[in-house]
Amino acid sequence: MEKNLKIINACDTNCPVKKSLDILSGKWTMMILYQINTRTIRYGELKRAVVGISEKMLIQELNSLVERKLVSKKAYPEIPPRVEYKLTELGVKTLPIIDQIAAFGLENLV
Amino acid sequence: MEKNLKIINACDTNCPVKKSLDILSGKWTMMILYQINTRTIRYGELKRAVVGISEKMLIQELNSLVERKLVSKKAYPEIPPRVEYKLTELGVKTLPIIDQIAAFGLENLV
DNA sequence: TTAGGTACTTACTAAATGGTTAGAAATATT
DNA sequence: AATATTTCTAACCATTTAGTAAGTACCTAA
Repeated sequence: MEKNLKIINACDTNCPVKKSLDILSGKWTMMILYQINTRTIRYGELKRAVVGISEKMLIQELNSLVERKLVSKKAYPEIPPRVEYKLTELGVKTLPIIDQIAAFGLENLV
Repeated sequence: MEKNLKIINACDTNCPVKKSLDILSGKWTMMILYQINTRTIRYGELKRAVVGISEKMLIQELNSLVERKLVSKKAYPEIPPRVEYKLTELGVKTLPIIDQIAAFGLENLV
């Protein structure tokens, strides 16, 4: 028995919680995933749904989410422009997390 | 039908996701909850378990978690000091969230 | 010709967060 | 007498993140 066997699941670089948070942290990230959810949604709708977010932050988050493969983006070559976002297969897998977070808020935070 | 009936669960101040994140966001918060989990743990153990955290951040987070009623603290009047932390009833209710986050990391992030 | 709609971009500023270092307190051990 | 132990505090600085405000592009309708 080594003395450090006590720490079985220490949070180092391999910690699954840390890895998930690398992707999911950020003031707006989970709220955006929550709003996209199972639907296809346009940029403007999302902007109205995520009350208080600035255009800069919304675009920045969306680009980042697309880069991280949680969200996919489809732009139609129209004027005025039309861009649709939806969750990827990987993004859909975050929904159980979001559901738990929403449930916790509903049940415990007034 | 009003035109804004479309936005049924908009993320404004009453959004349960937003409310939960107010409490749970922060670089170290969920990792600390993950490490405390169902056990009673001393400050020093926690420091070793959450690899990379500074003493300042750990104490700051713990104080904040105690204030938010997610963690309870018991200090023994001994020298050298001994302080134990564990999750409150409310804190335990965050574990399903943490479990989902850990599962997501394990299954999807290398 | 002017205004409106949609999806962005850019430059700048402000605020929140995190890190480093040093130290304090009280006792036991060397 | 000096050192170690354990938990925690304070001052200061650096970095990261978020917010503000303005502008761009292109076409349509008034």
